[in-house]
Amino acid sequence: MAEAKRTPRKQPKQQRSRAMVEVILEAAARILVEAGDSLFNTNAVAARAGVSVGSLYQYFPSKEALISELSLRHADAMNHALRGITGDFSGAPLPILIRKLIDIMCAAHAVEPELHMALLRHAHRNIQDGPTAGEIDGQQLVLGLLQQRHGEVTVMDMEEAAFLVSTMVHETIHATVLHRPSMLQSDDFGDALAKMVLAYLTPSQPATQSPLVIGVKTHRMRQARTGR
Amino acid sequence: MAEAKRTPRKQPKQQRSRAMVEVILEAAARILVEAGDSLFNTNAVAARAGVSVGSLYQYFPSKEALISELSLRHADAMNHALRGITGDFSGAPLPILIRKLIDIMCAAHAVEPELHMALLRHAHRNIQDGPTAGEIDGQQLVLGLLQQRHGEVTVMDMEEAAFLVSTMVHETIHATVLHRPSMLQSDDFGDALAKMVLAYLTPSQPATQSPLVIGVKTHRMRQARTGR
DNA sequence: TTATAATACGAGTTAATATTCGCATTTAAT
DNA sequence: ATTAAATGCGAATATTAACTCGTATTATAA
Repeated sequence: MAEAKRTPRKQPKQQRSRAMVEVILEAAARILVEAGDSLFNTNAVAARAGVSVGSLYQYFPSKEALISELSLRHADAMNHALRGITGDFSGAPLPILIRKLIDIMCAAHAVEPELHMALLRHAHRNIQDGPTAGEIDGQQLVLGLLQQRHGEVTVMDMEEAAFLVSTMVHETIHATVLHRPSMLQSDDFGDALAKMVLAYLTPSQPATQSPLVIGVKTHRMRQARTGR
Repeated sequence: MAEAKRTPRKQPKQQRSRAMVEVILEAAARILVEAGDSLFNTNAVAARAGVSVGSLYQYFPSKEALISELSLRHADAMNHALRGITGDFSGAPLPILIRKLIDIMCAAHAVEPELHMALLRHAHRNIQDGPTAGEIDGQQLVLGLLQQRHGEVTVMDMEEAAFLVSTMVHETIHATVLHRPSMLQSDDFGDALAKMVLAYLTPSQPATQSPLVIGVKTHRMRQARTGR
């Protein structure tokens, strides 16, 4: 463990080096999934990528940088999907929208759960430096949503509510990925989460004034299999 | 990082060594809190405890063992408190009991949050070997509770429900300790959790179990784009 | 073509730190 | 008092792996 860790590193300019960066990230992910944290080190990643350690250090200042980049890409993909949904379902009733968002999150976490677990472990290691950009982004998304629907949600502090809802859903999904991966597939799981979120956000007694949605009899939406 | 790690170590027989074990654990906790993970190593712990590394290794086979022991004691204390409450409130209405249990958990996590954070980080590192004894114990407790109150809870799989509730509450509290420690104190936080748990466990519409299940008006949903 | 910048290499250096082991000291039993 | 077991010590050792640097190769520009 020498010193240094100069954060700014060279940016790949030529096609050759850009490709190498991809190969390196791919190798890093594969090692995390197949070999586990203990075998995850820069030398191993370089070897697995069929590249020299020196080359790796041209573009990644430390091994943490590899994890960061992988996490960033993951979070970006997911937030992008969520924003897509909020757009597509902007006119839908709140319960439907929430259920759909949760569905997307479950699906996103069901893909490559092993990699997800590994990234999670490393993320937790660096918790001291606050929530990640991805997490903040996710909470912002929820906050915007609550503000849009302020007529339907009965909550004092929206910012706090955004944190709570987003944290609750995300962390519960994470723990489930880790300990009960199979549950993630079941609709019951998403239903349960949605029920809880709704109960928190909306009045306990839906007030009989609204003749629509009372007991949504398991309106099963066939979820498009989002496998890779 | 030599080899070995023979898990079984000597048990302290004499008073002297039992005291030393305590001093070592205390030092370990203090280092985790004050110095952080990076300074947490067996040599530092021994030094801080005013003890030799060799002595430390007499009773702890590895540095992980220190963390494990600290975590175990923490979990035990908490589960003990929870069991106490379930006893004291065995006659109380479910909502009251749940609210009280959540209160206890929040309070337990509000004590020494720094240490809690550190233990959490290390726990997440070792997730690969399943849930801890303490977590399992907590879920058992919830399961027992659900079975006792089976008349009040409307849930299909009780074992699954115990996992979900216990995980949801615990993980949400954990994340809140890490990112919004102050929220942990507010009643609103506990209220929110309790509301969610109750919504999941009990019928949505307490009174009107009327057969009027109005189909949600068919809602057009566009295909979700999931890949990136 | 040739100059020069970019890229790639990987053995070697260096730091950290987990763990051991032979010896010294204390306690408890007879 | 004698002895054996338990306890304690910490310098020395071993291992791991992060990171560098001098050199070689390849791409681009002139």
